[in-house]
Amino acid sequence: MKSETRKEEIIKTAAKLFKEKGYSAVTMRDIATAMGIKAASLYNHISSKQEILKDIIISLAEAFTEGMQQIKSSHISTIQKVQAVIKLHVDITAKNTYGMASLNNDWMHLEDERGYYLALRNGYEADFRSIIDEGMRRNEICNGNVEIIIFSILSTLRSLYLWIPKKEDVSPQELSDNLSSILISGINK
Amino acid sequence: MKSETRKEEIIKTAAKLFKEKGYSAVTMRDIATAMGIKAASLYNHISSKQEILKDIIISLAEAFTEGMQQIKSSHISTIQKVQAVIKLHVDITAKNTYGMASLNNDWMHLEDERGYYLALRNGYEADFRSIIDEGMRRNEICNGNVEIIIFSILSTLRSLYLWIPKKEDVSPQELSDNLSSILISGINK
DNA sequence: ATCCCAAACTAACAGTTGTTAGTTTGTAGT
DNA sequence: ACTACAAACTAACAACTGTTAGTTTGGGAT
Repeated sequence: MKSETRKEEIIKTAAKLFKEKGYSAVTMRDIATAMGIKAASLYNHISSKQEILKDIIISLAEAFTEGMQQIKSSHISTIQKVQAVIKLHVDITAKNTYGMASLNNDWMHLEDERGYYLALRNGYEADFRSIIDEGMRRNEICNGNVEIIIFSILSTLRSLYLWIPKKEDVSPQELSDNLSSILISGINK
Repeated sequence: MKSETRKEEIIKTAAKLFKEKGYSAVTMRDIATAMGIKAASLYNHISSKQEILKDIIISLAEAFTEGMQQIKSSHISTIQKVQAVIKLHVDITAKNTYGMASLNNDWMHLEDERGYYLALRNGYEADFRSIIDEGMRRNEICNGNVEIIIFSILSTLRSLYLWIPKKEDVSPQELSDNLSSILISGINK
């Protein structure tokens, strides 16, 4: 294959801008200027603005789905599975905080792949739910409102892309451990 | 005063569209069409697209700031203060899920008032932090990582605008109680 | 030296954007 | 019947949008 480097640079630059202003507010001229070239030159490497968004979002969504499959099929306790999900989010997000902004905020601007993205997302949430469900059945975790538990944990994990860049001194491992502690045990004495 | 009704209708309609696609992707023609009129007619009631965004965001940000002042000055335990903050978010969000989307996702598109918004937001976060700090000093809550605790709770509360519309059968009181339980005690057995 | 080709460029397009100016409409109060 | 006015309209604008076509550039392999 040829050098994909330039295309990856464009996607990386675009992701950075998408995080700051959102997909719709970023123009091809914005992306080009940030790279020190003209907008038309971008089309030597990518086919459309839409393709940039697709590349950012779908690769991340698939990474989450793969990670979840791994966790689902492993024979560990519910608490350990929840910890693994937390670590999955921390690790993926730490590697690509810019892209995670698009995944969270710009997926609705996907054209051809919106359905595919939503299928991945729904599958992921269903898998996470079945982990929590099973934990309650086996009496491994408290018997609270499943929907609210899932919402609470996933909300925190989905916001990591905003928090991690502000605290670069915290290692992923340390962050995962701290998060697990708070999400699992709360802030009670 | 004259009938502000029409202006409020525009803002409400706009907020709904802003939630679906974001401020930048919504055009004045989109808003007008949703109201069954032409784009130019909107300007009989509002002065600019920017003013719509400002009206949505600033009123909400000020409501949060006022609520926090109330909580700060009340003489209750740390746990009760955290519960009050949770209730504040649930109540404001339940009344205006559309506007909360703009508050969370479109504040960076504020022009003149971005600084004012950020000041309100930073003040709010500082106040919440001082509640948690004091709770730890007084040994009312666990001695974990303050930053991560704040991040975790606020992430969940800021995502409420996505969750509440999907579960309209849950009353604000019930939601507040359930959330308090999970955020304070975790999911442990 | 010549060729090749990735990667930049200029120029232009058709459509969309927020917004303004000026005009018409319908209704409520006199 | 007349007036006043809120609130809609049509028409147009200048700027900006994503994208295409065709051209130039400069360095590596032959």
